[in-house]
Amino acid sequence: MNDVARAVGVSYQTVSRVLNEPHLVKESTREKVEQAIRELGYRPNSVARALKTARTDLIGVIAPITGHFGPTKAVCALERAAREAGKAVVLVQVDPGVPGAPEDAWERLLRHGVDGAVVVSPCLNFVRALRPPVHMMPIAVAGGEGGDWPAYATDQRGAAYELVQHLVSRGAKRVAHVAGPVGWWDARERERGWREALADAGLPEGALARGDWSAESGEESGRELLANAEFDAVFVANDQMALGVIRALVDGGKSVPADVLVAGFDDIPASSVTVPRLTTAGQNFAAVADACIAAVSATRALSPGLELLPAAIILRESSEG
Amino acid sequence: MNDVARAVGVSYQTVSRVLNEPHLVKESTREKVEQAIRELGYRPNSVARALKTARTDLIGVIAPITGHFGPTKAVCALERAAREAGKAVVLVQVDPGVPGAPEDAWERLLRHGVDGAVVVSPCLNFVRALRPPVHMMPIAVAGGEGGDWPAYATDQRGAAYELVQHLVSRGAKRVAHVAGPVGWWDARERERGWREALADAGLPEGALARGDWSAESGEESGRELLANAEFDAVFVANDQMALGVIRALVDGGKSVPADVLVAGFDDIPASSVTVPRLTTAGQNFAAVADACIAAVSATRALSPGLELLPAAIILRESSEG
DNA sequence: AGTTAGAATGTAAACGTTCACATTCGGGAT
DNA sequence: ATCCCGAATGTGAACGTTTACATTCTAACT
Repeated sequence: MNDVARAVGVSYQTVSRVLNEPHLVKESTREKVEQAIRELGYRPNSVARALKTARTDLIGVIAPITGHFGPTKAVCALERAAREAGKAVVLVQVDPGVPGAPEDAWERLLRHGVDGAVVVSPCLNFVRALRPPVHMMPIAVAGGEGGDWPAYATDQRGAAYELVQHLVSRGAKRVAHVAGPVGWWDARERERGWREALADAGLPEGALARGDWSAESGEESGRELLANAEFDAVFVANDQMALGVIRALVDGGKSVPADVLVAGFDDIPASSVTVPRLTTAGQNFAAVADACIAAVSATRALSPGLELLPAAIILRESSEG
Repeated sequence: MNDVARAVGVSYQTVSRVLNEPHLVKESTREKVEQAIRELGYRPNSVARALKTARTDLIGVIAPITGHFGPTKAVCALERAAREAGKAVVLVQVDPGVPGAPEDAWERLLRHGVDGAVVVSPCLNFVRALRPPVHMMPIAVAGGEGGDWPAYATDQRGAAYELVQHLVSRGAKRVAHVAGPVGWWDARERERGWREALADAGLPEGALARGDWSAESGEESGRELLANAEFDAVFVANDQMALGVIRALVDGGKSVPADVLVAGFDDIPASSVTVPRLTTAGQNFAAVADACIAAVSATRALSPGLELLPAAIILRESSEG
């Protein structure tokens, strides 16, 4: 910065002003300074700026290391939203199973001086486990309940409700469910939507199996249902498991959708071309991300509470019985 | 830091030493200082440290915003590798189609003072388009050719070769290919592997269709092949397109694998349960990420060149004709 | 006891900005 | 001509560390 100042013959402060408050500096001076900046290839050192202003324009993103569709998409969406807000994203993945890992994640973010953090929290107790140093920075939660912080998520219960309602409208009388693992917000909400839709439709409770989100666990759950239950439709908590269920049904001599209707959740890229094409729901990651970034960029802390954003229902062959 | 020093009755410098060169400070003093650090909840300010040392322990990751399986997995793997190396990752996604976006991405990373950068480069000219300020920091390339920088990638050509060889060993005489889009390194390598395997097996060139990695484009390509070519096997450049191809084949009255053998690439989570289960190859993202992080952490610049890491061949029903 | 090497600790300056305040410069009103 | 005000620019200090060097202490050697 001093080099630029010297080249033009002004003080370093004038250069600083050209960068931060251009309207305060005379036009002729400003142009000369800008010219010198270009010629000398000067780049403001944002580390030094951060030291003085205590703002880094960095936003921390803490995500579970699961590698599942939802969290991954959420991270990508958050990066885009942050970029559009002029911030950069520091990504820290956490294995919720490793003791101390959540604390370590916060530690890293705090040390790098992030201005705020977004927690991608598909696990129910993930936020709590993170035990963040209270109110040291603005925090928002994406895709789950937020405890003491503002949270934004897709209305998965509502989408599940609609999907089950759709299955029923296509003639299903006994709708089974393959749920996600206990302790996941997504799993619980989708399961609730299923229960509520059945109850509201005056249908009896359906059979329940539980997987771990993986395609293999879906296949396993499908076999389990076939062995133990009567059903003419299955609502599966995600697409990968849904494909596993379909596989089990086909192996069991059932045809989808002729004998059993199936609906999944997530709209993974493959689900539009599988045999059969999969009825599912797509989350609005972009809207969730925008809301989270806005929340952590806000000057004053936002009040806690969960705001739900609508999902997109996608009807395809697997439920067109 | 001063607070801690005052609490213990030493100078700030001693506190600094406890943190950076503990062996230089007497054990009794060190313990008292560490105690005070804990009690006061002191956290070293890495921004200030970065200002003085010109090292931020931040590594930039530039990835295309495509949302495809490969780049996404690569980013997750890079974060893990960086974390294990004591660094944090600043993620910047780039839309290669937007003019100026690559420059903007570099600009962001430079301003935040990252110590190095890894470019996830599945597009052939992505690295070149980035036009990085030459040698301003160590750079490595993940999943593609690196131009002037060290690059690490899965041996996709080799894996494709093996997959096609496998199809031939199962009796295929005419192996078609659905390739990825022009300009992608992955697409080119997989296509080359296919060509070379056919040539080495003494078989004629196969029919070629080209998709855009999406499942829908795979279905489209499958129909195209059915209409215009004779074949008894298809090697598809990724799993999503492979599922699309299978869909088209089934709709066209062909059975997989009875009439046509199919192999994909990527081992997406669903491919283990689809009907039929998909033969495919899995990339070694972890190894690529480790190599890249090691390269940008190295003190002296590594020589350019592409190092290939082996893929895992996964044989399943779709090729078991 | 005096000297000295080494260990342990302390002090001053610097990293590249921004903030708060001080100064200078023009020009219009008195 | 004098005064004063706003616009434009300059100066000093500070942000929280680390680096380089200076000092003090300890204990072992002559």
